[in-house]
Amino acid sequence: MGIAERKIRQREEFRTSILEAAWQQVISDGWQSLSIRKIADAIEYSIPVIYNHFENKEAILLEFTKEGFQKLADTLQSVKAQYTVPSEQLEAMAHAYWDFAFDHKEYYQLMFGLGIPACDRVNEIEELKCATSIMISTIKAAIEGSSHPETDYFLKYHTYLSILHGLVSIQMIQKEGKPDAAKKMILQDAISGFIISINRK
Amino acid sequence: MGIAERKIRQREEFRTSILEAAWQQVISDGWQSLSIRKIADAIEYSIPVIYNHFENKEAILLEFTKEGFQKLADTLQSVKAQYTVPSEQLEAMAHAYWDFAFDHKEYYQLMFGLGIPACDRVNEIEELKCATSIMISTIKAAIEGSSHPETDYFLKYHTYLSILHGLVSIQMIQKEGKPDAAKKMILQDAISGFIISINRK
DNA sequence: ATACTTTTATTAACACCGTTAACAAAAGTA
DNA sequence: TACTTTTGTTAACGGTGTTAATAAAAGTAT
Repeated sequence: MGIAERKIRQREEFRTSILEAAWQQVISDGWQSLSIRKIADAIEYSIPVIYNHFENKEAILLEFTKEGFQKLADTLQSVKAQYTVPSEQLEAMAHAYWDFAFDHKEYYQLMFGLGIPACDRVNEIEELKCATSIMISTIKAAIEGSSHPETDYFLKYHTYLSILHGLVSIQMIQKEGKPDAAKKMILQDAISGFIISINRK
Repeated sequence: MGIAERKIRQREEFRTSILEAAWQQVISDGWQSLSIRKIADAIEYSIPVIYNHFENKEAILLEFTKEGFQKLADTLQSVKAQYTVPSEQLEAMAHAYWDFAFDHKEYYQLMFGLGIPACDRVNEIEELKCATSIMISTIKAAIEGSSHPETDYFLKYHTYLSILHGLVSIQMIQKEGKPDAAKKMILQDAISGFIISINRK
């Protein structure tokens, strides 16, 4: 009897219809405004049915997070396959990573826990400029004292800040509390490379 | 008459008592669970009084964000002052940045919009390992083909990913939509530096 | 076809949340 | 003392995630 199979199939269809409605929501209004109630409304069912398919709201978001990592992995894999020299692969993968992040912004934000509502106006914060100027002035000085004083200091500032922020936030996502001293070697490695890239081109 | 002065002073005290109660909340349960109602409960006043001092909840969080950037700026400034050579300053500031982030995790998360509740279990995601292994294998290959095959590939992987994530998330915080081609030069710069650091030590 | 069981869906509620209008009380001013 | 302004409260609106109790539908056995 195909009843059991049909039931499983229908369950699966229902599940994906929930995810589709949810994703529609995420795309149009961002993951912040995703709500179980709106999903229920979109699929024209009552609220509790959603809990027959997902333990809670977090489980739905987690589903997209997984999807995101899978998509990223696929992208990286296919880009990598187009080159043979490892350093070329790394470069191409870096660009692919960048493109993925901005072409699938919603995925990326979910994957890396980005985007507190309160902080979308971070650019307007005066205190930010204060911290920025300290870093920029130092980098400027470093460049002027190097063998390539024509280097774009603003570019180097962004690189510097990005390395720092990347190191910190990746570490913060992965671990609770302050990471051990060994982890700080990553910082040392990245910063050394950065400083070398300024001093000798 | 000192009445006006006292009123201003009392207003200011009230304001800081709100912020203190809020911060207590943030420290003990994270900024996600900060609520106007709990603040009101903590200061033993009714809910609407808070709106006499802050436009909304976001304004309270923004206050801490500003505080965070100010603290970071102060830290960087004082660390910078301890050195004279720019490259040494940059290195010391990098370590200070790292320490600040983990010593004031709540501030840092607010400042850079980190921490979606759904994504604290990102490590358990199987799909993540898939993407990870692709990057690691490439870096491994690059290292093996370099003049320093003994280099720690795991360290280099973290550096690689951190640079990428840092670039992306900083860019995402600052701008809407996909950044222009000029911004991608930052990526090119950082990745070139990274690859050079692998090829010749 | 009827009686029973299991699955599925619904209603209604609980306990929260941010925000605000209407109103009462206190404080300051004339 | 009478009036005005400031300050605080109650109660509500509309929203959230989640769940217990219950009704309806679907499948299974006799």
